[in-house]
Amino acid sequence: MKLNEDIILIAGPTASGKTSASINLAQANDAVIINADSMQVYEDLQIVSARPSDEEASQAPHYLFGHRSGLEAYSVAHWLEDVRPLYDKFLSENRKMIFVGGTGQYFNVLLEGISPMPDISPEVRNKFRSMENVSSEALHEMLDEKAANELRPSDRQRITRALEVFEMTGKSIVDWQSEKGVPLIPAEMKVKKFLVMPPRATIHERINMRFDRMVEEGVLQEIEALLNKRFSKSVPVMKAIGVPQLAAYLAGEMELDEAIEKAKAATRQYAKRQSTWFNNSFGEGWVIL
RNA sequence: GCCCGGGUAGCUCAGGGGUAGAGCAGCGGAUUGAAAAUCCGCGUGUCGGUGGUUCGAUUCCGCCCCCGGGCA
Repeated sequence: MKLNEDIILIAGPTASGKTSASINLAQANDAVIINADSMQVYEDLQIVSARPSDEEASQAPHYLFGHRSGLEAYSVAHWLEDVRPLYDKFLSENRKMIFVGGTGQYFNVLLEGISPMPDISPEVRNKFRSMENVSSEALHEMLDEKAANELRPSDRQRITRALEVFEMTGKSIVDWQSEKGVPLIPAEMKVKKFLVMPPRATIHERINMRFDRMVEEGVLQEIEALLNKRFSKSVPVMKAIGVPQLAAYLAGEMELDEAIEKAKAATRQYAKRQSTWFNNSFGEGWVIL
């Protein structure tokens, strides 16, 4: 399919067929493919994150796939920093770009931007993240009033973030967030937006089959290699779907069949959360495939 | 063939004369620097079938079917 737009977005839940769609479109439009998936950026996760294989990646130029070590905690802001120079470069070269992935938040920053916020020093960041023995309710008590009103006492991750922002800046995260960000892709830019959204039952089937294939393709060796790097278990790669389950098997805590079933279930649940995000925020202007 | 045990939600099972409940799975929602994370909400059911007792049966009784185990 030949497209007029310079920017093409392909979003959709996991196992919906985004990868092959992106390659087909890239070939037909002489475009480059840029990753918009939060886990496929990590070099340590090739098979388990369903990152395009080397064979697939050779069929069109791919960017931001497996370019980061799992040692560092990546984030949407880092991703935006990685995207910006590519975006400027290809735009000036008149090269079409295809952003493909399943992370709704990443598409949001492309189209709406993110509120500017200062970096958090490692000391401050570590201060709250290391409070593992403090209950999330107790952490919630430590919040500034505005943040406390916005966040549930059980939402530990957002509470921790709000605490570190306030500690670092003396200003509530709510105030920071009220300042709108600048979209990377300006509103006047012509953008083709595709939402790949097969029926749920089809996705479930594909998820189950794909995970079995991952096992055949050596995902266990990949996880073993990852475990040997001894990253902190709080780092994002260690929480990628499939990693905790297969790690439990490798540690002898679980049968392989059980680990596989749990990983498949976690993937299905993830696909449901993605679908919720896409169905409810990606309505206007998106073409559903 | 006979004797036990069991048939309750998609799965594993609890319950018990007033049309049922847990875990997991599933479904719905939120989402501003960890987002494949984190958080919130929702039982979705001919209680194997069929007669009977009863005001009322998923529960008690009879028969039948199915699944385990035992004796033959």
